[in-house]
Amino acid sequence: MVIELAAAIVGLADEAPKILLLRPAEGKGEAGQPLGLRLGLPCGPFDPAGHRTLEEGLRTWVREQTDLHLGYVEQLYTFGDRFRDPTERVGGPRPVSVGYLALVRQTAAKNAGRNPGEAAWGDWYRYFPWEDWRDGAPPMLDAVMAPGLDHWIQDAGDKAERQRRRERVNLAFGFGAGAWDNERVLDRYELLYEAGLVFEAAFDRSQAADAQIKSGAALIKDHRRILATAMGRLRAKIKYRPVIFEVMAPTFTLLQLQRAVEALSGGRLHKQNFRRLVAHEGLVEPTGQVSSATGGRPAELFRFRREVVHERPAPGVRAPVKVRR
Amino acid sequence: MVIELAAAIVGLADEAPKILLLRPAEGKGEAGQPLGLRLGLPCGPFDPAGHRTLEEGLRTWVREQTDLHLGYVEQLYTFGDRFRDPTERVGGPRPVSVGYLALVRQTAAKNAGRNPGEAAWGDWYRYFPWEDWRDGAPPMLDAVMAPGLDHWIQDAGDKAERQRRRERVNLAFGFGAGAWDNERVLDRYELLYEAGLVFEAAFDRSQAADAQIKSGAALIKDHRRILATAMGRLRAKIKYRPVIFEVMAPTFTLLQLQRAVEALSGGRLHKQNFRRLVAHEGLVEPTGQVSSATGGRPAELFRFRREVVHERPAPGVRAPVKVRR
DNA sequence: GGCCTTATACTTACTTTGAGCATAAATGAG
DNA sequence: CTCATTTATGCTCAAAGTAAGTATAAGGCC
Repeated sequence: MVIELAAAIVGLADEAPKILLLRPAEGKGEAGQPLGLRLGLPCGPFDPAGHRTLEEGLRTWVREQTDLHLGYVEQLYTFGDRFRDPTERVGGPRPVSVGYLALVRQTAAKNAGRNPGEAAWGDWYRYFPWEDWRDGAPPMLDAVMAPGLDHWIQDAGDKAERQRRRERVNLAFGFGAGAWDNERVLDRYELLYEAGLVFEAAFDRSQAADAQIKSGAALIKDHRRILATAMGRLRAKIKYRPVIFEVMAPTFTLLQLQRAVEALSGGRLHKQNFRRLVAHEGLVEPTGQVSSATGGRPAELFRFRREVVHERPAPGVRAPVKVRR
Repeated sequence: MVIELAAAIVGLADEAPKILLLRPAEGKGEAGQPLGLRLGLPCGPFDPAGHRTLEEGLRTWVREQTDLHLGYVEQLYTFGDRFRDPTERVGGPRPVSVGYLALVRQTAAKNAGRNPGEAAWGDWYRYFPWEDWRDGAPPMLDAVMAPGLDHWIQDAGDKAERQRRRERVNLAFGFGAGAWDNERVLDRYELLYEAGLVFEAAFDRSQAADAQIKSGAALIKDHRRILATAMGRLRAKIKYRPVIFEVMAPTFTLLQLQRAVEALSGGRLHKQNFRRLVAHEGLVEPTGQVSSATGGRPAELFRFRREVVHERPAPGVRAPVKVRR
């Protein structure tokens, strides 16, 4: 059995979260893959003889494919369900894939790659447009998702199943009494997948272009699912581990830090409270330098205070993410 | 390549957390396995042809081996490092194992099994005696762990490595300025493993019996590592998901609930604040019945309020776990 | 200088938390 | 029967933390 290792490598260019993608060499799969199904995460098979650990295997593949030496790496989940990959054939081989989240600092602002084998950064909200609430609720939610999901609910066989679907949808999307939870990225993606509202699940490829536009760009195999897992995990982890500093430059202004958290979390933070929080938690310390590239009053430059991990059990950016409907 | 699925099945008998273990049929491995290395978690290889999903594979194996139909199941981690299993041979096959956490309600208080193939419940603190702080700091920490770890720190080649080891130990065990973090179960186990302080890592088997007594009982393969992962995850999850109710009877008194959380978390809670918390979070609702088996004033019986998952984003028992040195 | 922008300090009302006191309702010993 | 003991449960109080502002500072640009 083949175990595939795949990495969701996340970085930040200004206020846009980026994800490293590459166009696998053509010819191996079907030639004329439909629109959008050409990009994927860096990945490769685990080699028990060559790789001392799973993580080392992943690092090796990423290095070979992208020239990137990863720093922060974290295992996410192991996917083994049948037919995750829409192109899987009945009786065909079944890949099991182990997904990883990696965080990197430098994000050359190259656009998604043109040439086969070339790695390039893509905006992760291109693949999950409904997850970006920084400017209020994405209109597509009410315009596209809600009706689509509603149709799927009504489509259920019996009443109990309808009820079950409705509950799941309400929980994941916060449609009923509940609120939008920015961590439930995977729940939402899986619902959209089941409801046939994402490209990967649209078996009728004539409708695919339509779904493509409406529900974000697709990725090959189950890579969008892995990306959803990575997003959810990262959004959760920001709150109780100082992972945000893995994507920040060594020194930064507090607004830059805030924008970084907002970009990954997909919501807005209260500025004054945010700075009180990071100062009070001891997450950062002033460097003494100032940056005058702010457009207004110059801002003090801060750096991450590493000692914080020894002082408190779960240091992170606890600031509540605000999403406005 | 073989993917092994293994389940840490956790239940509760009164105030003792229990883990389901079985004695694999003899004769397959070496016959005269050393003391303590005979019990292991329910497990079996993933079969891509027969199992629709990894989780289904796991459920099937558990059902076959223990007659247990699992309810709550959660994937933990996929382990693929070389030589996790102390009996692995150079050039031999390398198993990759996917660990799961399962929670069950009924815990027949059978002791760890006598007969091959028979499943039985064992106290999980038998395998991690240093993790139970309910009656204050376990004496073995200062008596055995601290000196052993110190020796390992001094054993490092150069100064930088010594420093690194010291930091890791202080972080995981809260020896320096830091405090004991009840979630870092895996960190601690891995340090003890690296330092040769657990049976599994003791290559010289003459010292093994000694290590056995000092540092808890061992399990076959890397099952103790999987158990450590399960403990850490469960202790974390109790705080933000209502998983505790997966191990509770349908109705319970608040003290029973508190004791359950304490048993799994390994520390004590403040009684009055605990009840205020669970009531205020809307986690439970009164049934109207009372239980007079308390030994004092009869206590009201409560049940889990399922609606809570729709009301708040992360409902769980947020009560701070107190550990006293 | 006046006006734009962003940075940063401080206020205020409100909520949550940690700790403990006080009372209620059972049991069992004498 | 009374009282000591045990567990349950209600309540207070101070300290800390939080959400949402107002106010002021310090740059650039016209």
